[in-house]
Amino acid sequence: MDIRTLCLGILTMGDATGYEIKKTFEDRLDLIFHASYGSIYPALNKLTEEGLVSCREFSQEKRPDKKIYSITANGRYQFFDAIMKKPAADRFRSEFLATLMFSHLLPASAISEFIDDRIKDRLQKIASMADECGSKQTVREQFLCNFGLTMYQAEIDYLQDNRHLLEADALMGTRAAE
Amino acid sequence: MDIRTLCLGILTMGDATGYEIKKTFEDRLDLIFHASYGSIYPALNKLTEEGLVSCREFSQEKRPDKKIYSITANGRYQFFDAIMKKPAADRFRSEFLATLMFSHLLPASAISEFIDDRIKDRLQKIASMADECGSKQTVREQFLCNFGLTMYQAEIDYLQDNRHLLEADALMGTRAAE
DNA sequence: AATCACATGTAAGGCGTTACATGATTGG
DNA sequence: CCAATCATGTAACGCCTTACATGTGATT
Repeated sequence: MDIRTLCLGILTMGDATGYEIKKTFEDRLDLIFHASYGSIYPALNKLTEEGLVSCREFSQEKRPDKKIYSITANGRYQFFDAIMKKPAADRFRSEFLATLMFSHLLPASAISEFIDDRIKDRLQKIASMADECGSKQTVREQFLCNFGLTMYQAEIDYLQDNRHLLEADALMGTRAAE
Repeated sequence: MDIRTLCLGILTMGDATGYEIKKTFEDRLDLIFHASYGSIYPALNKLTEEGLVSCREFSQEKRPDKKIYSITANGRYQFFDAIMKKPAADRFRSEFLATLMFSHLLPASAISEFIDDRIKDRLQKIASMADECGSKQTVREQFLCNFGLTMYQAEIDYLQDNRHLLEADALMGTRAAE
């Protein structure tokens, strides 16, 4: 599933401009996908060529023409096909965890600081999401939002309960090196 | 942090060939990073050019020459610099969750099936990791392994506790469409 | 005075995968 | 007999980001 396909999916929820699609990625899909204009606009052009979306143009004064995209019957069909396939595995990459894997090279203070920062970051995300979750318009979005909250909280709990293992290990390393 | 840097990190744990580095990615970093030969071998060549690793060649009969890489002092210094920087945000992408976000287009049976499959997959991962976690050699690796276990379990719990919301919503959609 | 919201796009480049190319040895 | 392990590498391509290019109007 690429961004081209996701754009198609977003258009199943209603017509939109490229600009609005970008916002939808930010507001509704931020937890699971990201997309920049540099991938959205070319994707929409390609989808138009392929007849999966159609485009109406509205000329505006003092702004670029606004192009409102709609998904076509064929587009709906193709998107349905895409999501009926078994979803590919998640792609996950974490510099934070990678750093901890090499923490034998770090001073104990740095390890503690990274973990503190991580917990702060997660707490902050939880704080800003907690409000949003309630006001999501669809059950699906609420489900995803609460999924995110749950995972962030699980991470905080794990870090708080187990950080001492890493920190103790780092201090032993320090002593051994003396 | 790119794969080039990670190769450097792996070499801080001991000399290795490109082949062995690939295995290290699979055995020890699978949860947080992936790398193919197509990125590892060019990375090692580049690191060699830059003087961050050195390379001894051993000719073997009936096999390509084995190249054993070692990190240099300069390499260690550069890697230290890399991990002392504030880690960049995680990159996460989930087709599974994306599919659920568009589940208004799916029959309720498909939603249930996807969730069942996901839970099965997570259970399987937990099963195969549970043994491994205990036998990891460093505290850091154990920490990461248990982190993975915890997150997978949190996901299973969330899905089991909340799937009915999504499934009920899907059935309502079916009825509304009739 | 500055920043955000609106609105579209391109070009260059980064980063990485997949598939290809080659081939012996060992274990099930 | 087939798959896995050992061992290196390249070429083509995919996918996406960043930075650039342009500009108005409203809000702070």
